[in-house]
Amino acid sequence: MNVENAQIQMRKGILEFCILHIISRGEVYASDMLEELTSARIMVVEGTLYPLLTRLKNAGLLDYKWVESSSGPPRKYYVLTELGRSSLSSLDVTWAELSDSVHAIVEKSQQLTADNEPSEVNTISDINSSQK
Amino acid sequence: MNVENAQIQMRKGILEFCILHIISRGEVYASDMLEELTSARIMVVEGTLYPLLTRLKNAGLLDYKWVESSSGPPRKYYVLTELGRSSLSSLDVTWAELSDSVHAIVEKSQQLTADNEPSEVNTISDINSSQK
DNA sequence: ATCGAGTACCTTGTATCACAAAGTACCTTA
DNA sequence: TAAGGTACTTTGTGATACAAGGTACTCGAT
Repeated sequence: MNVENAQIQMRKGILEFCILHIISRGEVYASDMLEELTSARIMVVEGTLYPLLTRLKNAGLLDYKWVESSSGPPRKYYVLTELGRSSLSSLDVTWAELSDSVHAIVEKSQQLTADNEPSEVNTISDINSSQK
Repeated sequence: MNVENAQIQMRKGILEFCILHIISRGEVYASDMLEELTSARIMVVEGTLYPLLTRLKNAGLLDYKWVESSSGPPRKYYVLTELGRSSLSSLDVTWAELSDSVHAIVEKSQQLTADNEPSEVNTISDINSSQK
C-alpha cells in the first residue's frame, strides 16, 4: 500500500455524494459529470461512473430520460428522485459531521507536534517493553 | 443502496488517514485507536482495524513493539516509521484538497438552489426528449 | 456509399477492502 | 482451575473501483 493507493481509497465513497450533488443542480449526462468532477480534481473514470449511476438508479435515487444529441449517440440525462433528494440531505449532514471529525483529528495532531517534544508525547505508562 | 450504505462508503478510505494521524501523536494500541475514532463518531470495528494495521505495517508505514500489560494480554504499540510520516504529509495535502473540492461542489449546489427557480436551472438545450 | 474518427454507454474480469463472526491466547479473580 | 475480561487474528462474504474491451450512433472525408 503506497500513498497513491491511499489517495484512491480516500476518494471512495465521496464520489457518490458528489455525483448526487451535481445531478441535484439539473439534468446532466455522464460526460457532464466526468468533466465537473475532473475539473474539481476528483478523478473518476467511465468504468467507475457508469456502474455507479446504474446502482443509484436501481436504488431509486435517480431517474433518467434519453435525449437525442445533435452530434452523436443519444444521452441519458439524469435527475434526482424525491428519494434521491432526501438521501442527499442526509448525506449533507453526514459529510459535514465527517469533515468536522477529521478536521478535529488533524488539528489535534498538529497542536501536539507543535507544542511538545516527541519525548513527552510518546511516553507510555506501563513499559515492561519486551521487543517483538 | 440506502443512505446508511452511502454513509459507510463515505467513511472508507478516510479511516487510514485518521489512523495514521492518531498514531503520529505517540505510541498507541488498537483499543486506543478504537476509542478515539469512536468518540470522533468515525465508527470502526475490530474486524476492520486489525487487518488495516497489518496492511500499513506490511507497507512499511508502521512499526510496533509488544508491551506487556498489567491487566491482560500483551499489546501491540504502534508508531509511524519515517515512510509513515512522509506518507501522512502527502495525505494531509490530499485531504485538504479533497475537502476543498467537495466543499466547492456542495456550495455550488446550494447557491443554485437558493438563487434560482428549478425551471431555469433544469433547462437543457437540445430537447428532442424521447422518454425512456 | 463506405470508412474513420468522435461520442456515449455498457460489460467483464481482477484486486481490494470493510465487516461479521468465530477463533486463539493471555491475564486476573474467585 | 474455572470464569470472565482483554487483545489480537483469521475466515468468508459481499461490495466496489478500475482497466480494458465492446457496442452503437453520428458526421465528415474520400
